[in-house]
This record gives sequence, structure tokens and C-alpha cells, in this order.
Amino acid sequence: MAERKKLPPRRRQILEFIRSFLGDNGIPPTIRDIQNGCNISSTSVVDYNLRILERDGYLNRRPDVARGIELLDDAGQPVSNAPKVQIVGAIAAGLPIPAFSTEGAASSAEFDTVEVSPELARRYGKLYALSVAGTSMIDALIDDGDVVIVNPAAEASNGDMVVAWLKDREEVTLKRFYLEGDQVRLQPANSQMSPIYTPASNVEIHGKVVEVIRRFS
Amino acid sequence: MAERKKLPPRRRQILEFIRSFLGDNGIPPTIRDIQNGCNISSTSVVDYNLRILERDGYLNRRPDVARGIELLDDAGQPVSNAPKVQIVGAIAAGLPIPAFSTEGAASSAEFDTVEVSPELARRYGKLYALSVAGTSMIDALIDDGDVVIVNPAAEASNGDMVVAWLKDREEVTLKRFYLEGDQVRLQPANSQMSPIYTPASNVEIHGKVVEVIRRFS
DNA sequence: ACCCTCTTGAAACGTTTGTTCTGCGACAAG
DNA sequence: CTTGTCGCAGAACAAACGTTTCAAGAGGGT
Repeated sequence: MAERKKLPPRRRQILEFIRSFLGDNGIPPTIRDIQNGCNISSTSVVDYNLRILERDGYLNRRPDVARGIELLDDAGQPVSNAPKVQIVGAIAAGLPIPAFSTEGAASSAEFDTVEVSPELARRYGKLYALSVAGTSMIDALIDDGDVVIVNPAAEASNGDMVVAWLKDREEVTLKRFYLEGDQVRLQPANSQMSPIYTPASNVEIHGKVVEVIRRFS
Repeated sequence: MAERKKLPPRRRQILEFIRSFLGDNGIPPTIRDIQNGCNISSTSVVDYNLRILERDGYLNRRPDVARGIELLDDAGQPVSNAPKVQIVGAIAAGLPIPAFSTEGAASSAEFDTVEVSPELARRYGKLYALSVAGTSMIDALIDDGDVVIVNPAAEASNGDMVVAWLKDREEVTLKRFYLEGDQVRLQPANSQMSPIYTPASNVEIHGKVVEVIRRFS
């Protein structure tokens, strides 16, 4: 059981449709939803393929239950509908963020992801995440291994924690943002550290930090 | 529309049942699921009450669709099936945690809650959360306002971040736990701070910290 | 008493939806 | 050629499920 072989296009299509239907509607599709969504001529074909997908561990089916399809992940666990945020790179002392291009790579399994609470994803739209390598952000109470959730769309207001790109130093930091005339003050969370003053033209705001997550073990 | 009045017991019961059914099965219940689950004698009674619940903004119904019930939150937004963790109290310098009784209060709306990623809830079973008041945990890189997710069931192993109750001081701290003979060493995350050494009998481990969440704005 | 709204009860109806049966064509192995 | 498996097609069946209708009790106000 649960032999995850390579999928024929038809079954890949069905699986993909179930995923998107679940995302759009919050409930699993019926056999006939799948039939229409995948341009299949008969419900028996859908049933046939679902049967195989179940045998191979891609999903569970509750017999005689409407919309009884339940997707499984690689570990055979029920898949959650929690939004996943891509970890687009690591942020480290003085190092630029690799692969920052938010567009282009529409591939899904390319990056690591973190699950965030649906509430977050609802409040802000598109989010991305950065993992923090090293203790360079320790003054912002952010440790090695922490994950920072960033809202790229937002305009920064005074007092916001932002991901700031310093052009002259070619480095990224997490600081509180204050615009003072045409100067920018970047204030570490730790008030004992001194702030960075720099011309506004030297600063590129890459986003607003909305959450920091630290996992143990 | 969406007049959220006080609910009669029957409708409260139905709403509660839908919530728990959704948590247990991942899909919404049918009319007859509700009928059986709430010991109601007729489907028309269920429909009658669902109709009112929809009018008052507690849920949406997709007409003629099996399991077409969608719960709404106070803001009229679709409610997520993300697990919610109760914030059972605040943890502050030297202050005991109020209302630590994990049992007893089975009421749902009694506490504030935080949504956590389903993955967390799957890995550990029951979780609770503490909000941190004040900067007493700053040495553990935990700020004022941070929320700490705790697994109460776990046995603490050396190196785990734990919620420790110090009987003699009558206070709670977050430290890394090391059992050394019959002594316990509680090590602050900040290595510049000195650890606490105390007899094992003086320490009560209230749980293992599995995640720290910091929200901005 | 009457009228009114809210709520429950029983049953039936019709759609939605999962299931099953039979047959067909493609293709590879023996 | 025969056999077997895989995938598709069409149709019909049966269970699940939302919906509707009609009736009646419970309480409150006039």
C-alpha cells in the first residue's frame, strides 16, 4: 500500500483539481465536480482513478459520504488548508538575500514553506518568509533559526519593523523604521544599540515584518 | 443583516456541533449529521434553525449543495479550520500564572486564542499558550507581548526550553532545562546571564515550549 | 378568549452524489 | 492470435442529502 509511483497525466490533473477546488471552496469536490473540472466524460472514470489514487496513498475516501475525499500529504497525513508561505531565502549578517525575485519562479515545491495561521494570510495578502541565519539580529530579539514573515506590499509607516536593504553596505537588516525629513533612522529593537542614520535614497524597504516565528526542537 | 443576537440553546448547540464536527472530520456536517448529533427529531427543525443562523450571519449555506455549510467568524469571514490554542494566562516577572487549571473550564469563548499552524497541532497533541507581559524574559529573546506555545504533556529532556515553576520563589520562568544529578540547572538563552541552580524537588515543569510567536502592529 | 411569533414534529419529494455494471479500444507479453 | 491489464465511455441504480409542506404546541401581549 501507499506506493507513490509516478502519476499519469490524468491522475495528476485530478489531484491538482481537487487541490484547487479545496482552496477555492473550502470543501472537497464531488465526483461530478471533478468530472466537469477535468473534462472527463463519465463519473466511472473519475471513480476508477480515485480508487487508484486511494490505493496509492494520495487520498482517503469515505464510502457513501458526499464529498468524502480527503487529501493526504507525503507522510499520509490529512493535508491542511492552511496557507503556506515560501521561505524565499536566508537573511544573515551583511549578506544579500538570494533569489529575492518574488515573480518568475511560480514553481511550488521549489522553496521550503512554513504554515501560517489563516488569519494572517487573510489580513495581509501575499506574504513571504525569510529564515534568519546567525545571531546578527539578536538585537532585534531575533535568534538564529527564527523565521520572519514579511508583507512585501505594505508601505512602511514610522515605527514599523521593516526589512531594509542598505544600498551602500549591500546588506539587509531588520529594524524599526522612522522617516525623519529625507533621512531614515533605523532603530534596533534593543534600545541600547545605536540607530543607523542614512539618506532615504540609500534605503530600499523590502517589506514589513508582520510576524516572527521561533520553533523549538 | 448579520444581527448577532443572543443565541437560544438549540441554536448554540447546533453551532457548537458544527464546529466540533468540522474539527473531527474536516468537512462540514449534513443536515442529518446535525439532526443526529443534537438529538433533533426532524430535519426541518435543523433547516429552520440553520436558516436563522444564516440570516444572523453565523454561517453561509450553499443551496442544493451537499455539506454546503460554511461557518463565519465575528467579522463575517469564513472561519478557518486551523486549530486554536487557548491563551490560558499571562506570564510575567515573578508572577504566578492565573487560572492554570487546564481542566474545568471547558467553555470555549472564555479565553483568548491564537491560531497555530495545523502542523504544530498534529505533531503535539494538546497545546496551550501564554502571553508574555513585560520584558522579564528578554534574556530568552522573548519580548513583551510575545505568545509562547506550550506542550504540557511532554517530559522535559535536557536542553528543552521549558515553563518552569520555582516553588520557593513562587514564580514562573522560561529557561533551558538540564537535570544534573538531583539538581536542576535552568539556563537562560542569553549565555551572558548566569543559570539558576536549584534542587529538582523545587522545580515543577509545566510544559515544553514548542513555539514562540511575535506579532507586529 | 384571541392573535401573534417562535419552535418543533412527521413525512414526503426531488436533487445531488457515490456506486456499479457492461462494453470497448489500446497496448504489451506470452 | 490469445490473454491480460490499463484506461475510457455510457448508462442505470441506490443511497445520501437538501428542501418543502402541513400541522401543532408554547408562550406573550391585548
